[in-house]
Amino acid sequence: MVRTPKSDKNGLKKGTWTPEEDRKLKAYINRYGCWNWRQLPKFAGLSRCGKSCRLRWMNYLRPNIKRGNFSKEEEEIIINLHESLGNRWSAIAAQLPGRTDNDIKNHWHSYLKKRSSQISISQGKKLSSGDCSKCKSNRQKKSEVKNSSTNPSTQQIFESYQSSPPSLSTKFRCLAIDTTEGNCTSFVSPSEMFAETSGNFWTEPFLADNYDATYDVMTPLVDNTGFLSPHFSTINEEFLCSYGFYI
DNA sequence: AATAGCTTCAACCGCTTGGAC
DNA sequence: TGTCCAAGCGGTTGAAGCTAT
Repeated sequence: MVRTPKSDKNGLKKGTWTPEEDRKLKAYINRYGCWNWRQLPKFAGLSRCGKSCRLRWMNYLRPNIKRGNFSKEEEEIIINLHESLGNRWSAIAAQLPGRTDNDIKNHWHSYLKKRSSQISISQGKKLSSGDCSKCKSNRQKKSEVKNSSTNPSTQQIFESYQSSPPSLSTKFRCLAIDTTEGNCTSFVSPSEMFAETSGNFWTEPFLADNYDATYDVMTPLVDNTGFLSPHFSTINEEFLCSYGFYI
């Protein structure tokens, strides 16, 4: 049920994740957070594209991921939400803590779709909004759903869906993981923290922190866990914590 | 026991969105 | 206003596992 490992033209690994890769990614994110998916694999010592790392984290490694069979209640929720939201898997997943959009999507296509259509046939229903959704562009669907205030249940779902914290700039977003609670929290990024004190945080990595004046050499960029440290990792722990970073 | 067809699900791909410049 | 880029999303694919014959 997995893809055979292979590499793309850039030498980036594709296919199944090995336990070792999982361990590296998990340990790195627990330590430094997801400060930039594209850069992250390089620092974590992974030959993967950032997209692949993000997907692996979101769908498999993230804390509190619920695995295994869906309960009857969960299936009912999915069917009901699919009726009102269509194939908006991430919105549906937001109502099912611990379940990923990929998980729900797979479960829908392998089981619930049939069950849902059987119910529709037995109830003499027309095609659900989800079935019709292929006729419309995503943008259309989103604006329609946003504007739909006639259906109370749908509105309620969207109020909840949209009540997530306002996102920071994607460029400056930093995600840290509370390993005790398994929560993901957005924080102000290191680049914002140091905007006033140094030059370009991202384009001048390591220079200050890894320069060892005693020996006039650059110290290794690998920390004691074997990771390539991002610039901010070597900064005083207390200082980072005061900005909300988890160490 | 062999194998063809089906199911499941991890992972990839391409498109969209939204913020920065 | 337009362009670029990172992140997010949904559709699709590939291959192992399962089941029927």
